Amino acid sequence: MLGPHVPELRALELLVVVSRTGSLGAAAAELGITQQAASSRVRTMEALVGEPLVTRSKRGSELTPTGELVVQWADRVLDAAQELDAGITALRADRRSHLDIAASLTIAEHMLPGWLVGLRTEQVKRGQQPTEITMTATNTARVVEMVGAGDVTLGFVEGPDAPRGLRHRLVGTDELLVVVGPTHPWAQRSRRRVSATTLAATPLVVREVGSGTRTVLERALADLPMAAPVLELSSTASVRAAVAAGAGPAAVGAHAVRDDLATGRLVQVAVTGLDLTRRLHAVWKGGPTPPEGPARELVAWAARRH
Amino acid sequence: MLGPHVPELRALELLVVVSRTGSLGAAAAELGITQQAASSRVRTMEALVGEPLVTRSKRGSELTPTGELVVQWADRVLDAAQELDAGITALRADRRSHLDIAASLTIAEHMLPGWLVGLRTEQVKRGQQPTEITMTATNTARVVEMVGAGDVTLGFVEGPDAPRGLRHRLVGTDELLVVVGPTHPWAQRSRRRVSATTLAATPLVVREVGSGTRTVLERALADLPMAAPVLELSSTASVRAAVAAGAGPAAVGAHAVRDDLATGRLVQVAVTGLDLTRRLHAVWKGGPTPPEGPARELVAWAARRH
DNA sequence: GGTGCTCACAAGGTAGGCTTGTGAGCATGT
DNA sequence: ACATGCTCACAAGCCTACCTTGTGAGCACC
Repeated sequence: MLGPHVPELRALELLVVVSRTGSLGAAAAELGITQQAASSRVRTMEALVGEPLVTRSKRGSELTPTGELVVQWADRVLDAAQELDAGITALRADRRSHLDIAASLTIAEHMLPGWLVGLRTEQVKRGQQPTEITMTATNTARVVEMVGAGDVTLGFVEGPDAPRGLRHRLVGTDELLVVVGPTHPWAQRSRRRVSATTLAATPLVVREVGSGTRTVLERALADLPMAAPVLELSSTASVRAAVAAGAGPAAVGAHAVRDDLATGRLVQVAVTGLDLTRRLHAVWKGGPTPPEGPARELVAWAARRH
Repeated sequence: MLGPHVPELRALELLVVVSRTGSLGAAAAELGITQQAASSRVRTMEALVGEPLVTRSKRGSELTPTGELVVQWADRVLDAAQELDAGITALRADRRSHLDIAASLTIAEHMLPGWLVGLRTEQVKRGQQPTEITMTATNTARVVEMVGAGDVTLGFVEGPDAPRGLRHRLVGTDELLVVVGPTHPWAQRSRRRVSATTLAATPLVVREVGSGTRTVLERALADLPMAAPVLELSSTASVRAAVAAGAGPAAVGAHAVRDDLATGRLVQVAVTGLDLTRRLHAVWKGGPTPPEGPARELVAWAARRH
């Protein structure tokens, strides 16, 4: 739960823009509000944090060290918010938009927003008008159907089954990794390998019912007798923290724990007889490459990441 | 810049809690507002997104597929917001708090919030009262001074100079990597190595003046004639996108591009004759281990990540 | 000394978000 | 059959945060 001292997104954005422009007025203009509004808003932020964030002078405003600090933290929040924005924008794009895509849930959840932000950034950098993209998130079968029927120009699906009649290109992989804390018995070098049966019989740290990760895991272990979870948490961050602290093994999306694995905070355990990997493909109808224009650019952008 | 359809942090948090509890009323209670307020807030979020996010029934509310999607995206935003919260909380902690620490800017910016969240999560999980932590962010010399004088119990500084008279422990490394897009000449396997002089003479993609990354880079190249930047951007995400698109080389914090390097979206280039690595140490006065209690726990937590 | 930039203060309007009060639908248990 | 307790929705009213417009003052440059 969020504390009472965290400014809202718009306020954070304002602070970041002030940091970049070096002036309250300029930042206000950029965000389409008046200088007074910006001034007041920064003031209430300072009340929240309890320290001055900007030093005001008669020829501009500079951030205080505290302000710089907050901006750095806010940057990360806004990066994530930008992906959220891209996702929402794609969901609500007017039907006069220029590119219709459909994506499976996993891709829509974890990969697409980043790609959309990337594509948009690239287009803006080239001086182009950003493409309006309409996204439909549904299951893989339905995505293939929609692409086949021409309802959408482009689809993103989970493999490994190559959809018949459609062209495709690999754009990434999605993998659940089984991880444990460094102090867990499974983390011993000699036995970083367990069977699917053992995994299923072990009480795990899991996400709540209904989460994508949980669903994938349960589907993969569906045939085996499963132990009750040791801990059920509501965010990936909590799961990572609990596992690192030794609560038990968990299956987590690979992208979410790359850092933890690199730093040794978490240790990956191979599971024999269990495939938690899925290949992610872009699919389209017609020629050997996606239709020219934004569709092709988006696929190229996505593929570049594998 | 953020679009007009992005809900504020509190609204996102509400949606996530609704997702977890399965009820508007329960979520409202957890956040300390009335059921009616929660209902109204979710309603305005739905207006923002343009689609229903929850299906209301007389015995609970479930998320629609769209709602699930938004929750996944919101999770990431809230993860970052939680680190911001930890940082702000440490900045404004009352002086009756239990642990005083000081940290260099780099550490305060990039590492500490995560550690604080981790420590807090661990304490909550153990049923302990979370430690109130007061943080001072300043330069390395001053941190050492404050630890020596007993102003703070614990310090975090950038090496490699081992501070005299103080005990220390390695808690991580901070490194600027020079990266290029996969199509850049430097990305050729044969020549993923350039000299510091060459780097300095090459127009780079950089962060704005005053950013930490920019400062480190300029200090490291201070003795060499530097070319003007090819592009100056205000967020790490923009820099990554521009470099990936081929705009030119950039120096970026290692933690920020780990994913990109793993996926091949960016390629690392070694720079000879230039050290952009710094070792990060926890420092304290007295015994061979940090003072018992939260200080020791925090160091242990941080050290676990290297 | 004018011009243009900076920010701050003040007054007034709007609206979003909150609360309280009320009611209706559904499930369960007496 | 009916009460209880859960769910959510609607309505009225309040409050506060935020916005705008208008004004003024300090600093720099021409």
